[in-house]
Parts: sequence; C-alpha cells; structure tokens
Amino acid sequence: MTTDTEARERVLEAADRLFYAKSAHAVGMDELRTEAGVSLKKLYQLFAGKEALVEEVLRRREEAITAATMKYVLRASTPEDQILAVFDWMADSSGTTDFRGCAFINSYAELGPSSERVTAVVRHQKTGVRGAIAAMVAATGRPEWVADSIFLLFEGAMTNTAITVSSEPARQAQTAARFLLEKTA
Amino acid sequence: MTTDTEARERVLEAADRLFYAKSAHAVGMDELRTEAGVSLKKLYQLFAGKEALVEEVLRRREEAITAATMKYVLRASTPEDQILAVFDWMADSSGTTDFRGCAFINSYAELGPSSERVTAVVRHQKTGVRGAIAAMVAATGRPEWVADSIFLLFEGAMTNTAITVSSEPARQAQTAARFLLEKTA
DNA sequence: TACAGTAGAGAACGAGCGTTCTCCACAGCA
DNA sequence: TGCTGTGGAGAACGCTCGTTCTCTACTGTA
Repeated sequence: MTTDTEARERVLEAADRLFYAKSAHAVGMDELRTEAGVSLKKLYQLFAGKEALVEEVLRRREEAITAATMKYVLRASTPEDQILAVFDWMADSSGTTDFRGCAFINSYAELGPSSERVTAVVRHQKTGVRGAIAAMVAATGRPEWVADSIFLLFEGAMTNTAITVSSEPARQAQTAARFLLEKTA
Repeated sequence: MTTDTEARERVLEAADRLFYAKSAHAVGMDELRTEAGVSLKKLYQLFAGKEALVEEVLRRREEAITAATMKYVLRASTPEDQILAVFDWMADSSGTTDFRGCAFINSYAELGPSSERVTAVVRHQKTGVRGAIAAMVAATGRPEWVADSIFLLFEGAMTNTAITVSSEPARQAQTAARFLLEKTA
C-alpha cells in the first residue's frame, strides 16, 4: 500500500528521467505509468494532464540542478574556484551516458513559439544556475558582463557536452572562464 | 506547370521554415504539402519520407547559415573584426521574430539518444560556423582554446537569444569574445 | 454473509500522425 | 472519337497518443 505522496514522487522521478532522456513528446503516458508502477487512473488523479506533469518536472529539475551544482560550489574555497566549480559538476555529469544537455533548452526546442511552458523555461534563465553565477561573480566585485559571459559559456558547454558525448566542452568552458576571471582580477 | 526541381525547392523552403519554427515533429506532412503547394503524391516522389526530408533540410541549413555569416565576416576588415562579425549576424537575426536558436541543437533535443539524424547534427559541430571560427582564429596565430571558447560563447548566445527573444545575449557574447581576443593579442 | 466504496487493469474513444491507395480529369496521340 | 498514361486531390489505413470509461476484485463494516 502506497500513499498518494509516494506515488506522486515515483511518477515525478520516472517522468523526469524519461522526459529528459527521450524528450517529453516521445514519452507516452502509458510508458510512464508502467515505469512508475502506478495505475492510469491514479496518474490522472495526481496530475491534471501531461502538460501539467511536464511543468512540474521542469520546476523540480531547476531545484535539483541548482542543488547539485551547489554541492560542487561549496566544496571550493576561494570565490573564483567556486564559480569555476560549476564546470566541474558539468564535466562529471557528462560522464553519465544519459547526459542530454540543458533540459530547459531541450524543452524549448520541442515547443512551438507560443506555449505556456515557455514561461517556465524563461524563468529558469533568471534564477537557477544563472542567478547563482551572477551572485558569485558580483560577490568578487567583478562587473556584470563577466557573469553574463560565464553563463553563456556554461550554456554553450551544456549543449555541446551533450552532443559530443564528452566532457571536453565543459573543460574548454572552464578554461575560458578561468581566463576571464584572471584577467578581470 | 512546374518542374520537379522547382517543386523540390518549394518543399525544402517550406520545410525549413516550418520545421525551424515549430520543430519537425510538430509539422505534419499535410501541412507541409499545403504550404508548398505540392500534391502528397509528388511529395513522396521527391523524398523517401519525412526523415529523409528532415535530413536534407538540416544539410541545406548548415550551408545557408555558413553563407549568411560569411556575408558579415567578409564585410569586416581586420581578422579580429571578422571573427566578431558572426555575433553581428546573430544580433541582426534575432531581430526577426521567428528566430528560434540553433536548428541543430533544437533537432538534437527532440530526438532520442540514438538516432540517424544525430549524425548530421554532430557533423555540423565540426564544420559550419565552428569550422569557420576555428580557421579565422588560427589565422591570427592565437591558440586553439580561444576558438573553442568563442564557439561556446556562440552556441550559448544562440540558445539564449532565442529564449529571451532579444539581441542582448549576442552582444554579451561579442563583448566576451572581444575581450578574449584583446587579452590574447 | 451481505453490502458500499475504492482502486486497479486495461478496453475504448477520438484525434492526429506518416504513408499508401483510389479515383477521376485531362493530356497526347492514332 | 477512342485509348493510354500521367498527375492531382484527398480518402483510407494502420498506428500511436492523451484521456476517459468500464468492469472486476477486494476491503472494511454490520
């Protein structure tokens, strides 16, 4: 006997994994139901529909990624190393074979230009990793454009790490970021 | 009376526009047929199927983008300005409301991890704009990591320009690239 | 034992997809 | 005028999807 909360958790976990791996439109509610071990009826009791589920998954993923990168950040000692630590997280993550880049960009890509889901994607750009980088760079007293640049390196490396299936782009981006930080010291 | 070549051209033009705007899976063959003004029969005479059409569209888009950026590049005088000119192209392109980022990343995003189409996407990473940037940077005698960094800035700016619907990321990336070039002079 | 209520399994439904097939109008030619 | 072949319009087919509905099994209670 499982509570609704447990079932909900299992669904969200399975949805996050499958949506990220195959993209949302390629995952059917039936496959999801099987993977989560939940009846179709309960699935629709817990979530209004597929779109609502996708949005919830994106919301949680934002938190999860921020938390994951923060674990790397907090391990570093100097402010500069903390900023560079997000690329360590990326390089390590690319080791897992199912790394598929930024879930928000991927989600944007499979959407039409006008969609409700775009809202969540755009919001992610303001908060999450971008916000963390901006805060850390500001704390070192460097100008805002340095943070913008490092975030663009981050995003570029995310997509290229996924496509090339290697940690090389993450390392390249880290090198560039380190250079930026050194020359703006 | 239209020849097969003309019909083929119309189909590819419409497919490129629609696929890019809505993503390939969201565009039906029937919509495409209507848009191109071609019978369904002829459509399947000209192309083996939807997947073949998508691959052909990606192939042509690679050429088109390279050509478009080259127009900006050749207008600049110094080698450094030539490199930075690709960001001018991006900033200008973002002005058109239907700018949706890098078609290859978008295509990757809507695909499963193992797909034939990934081949075309990966190939694009080696040639196209990346190749052009690499060649231009090498011509200035700067190390390879500078080219890698500028390409990552380019890719990051492509996605963020699309999501934020503004030319700001393109300008931010250009600023960073200029900084990199100046400090490695 | 009888009964009310719940939950699960999966059938069913309507829509949309890629692809194929049918039908018909019309051209060129004897 | 007949015949043949070509091409277009769109109906049809088989499939998958998101969502809903039906039926059945089972639980707790008197």
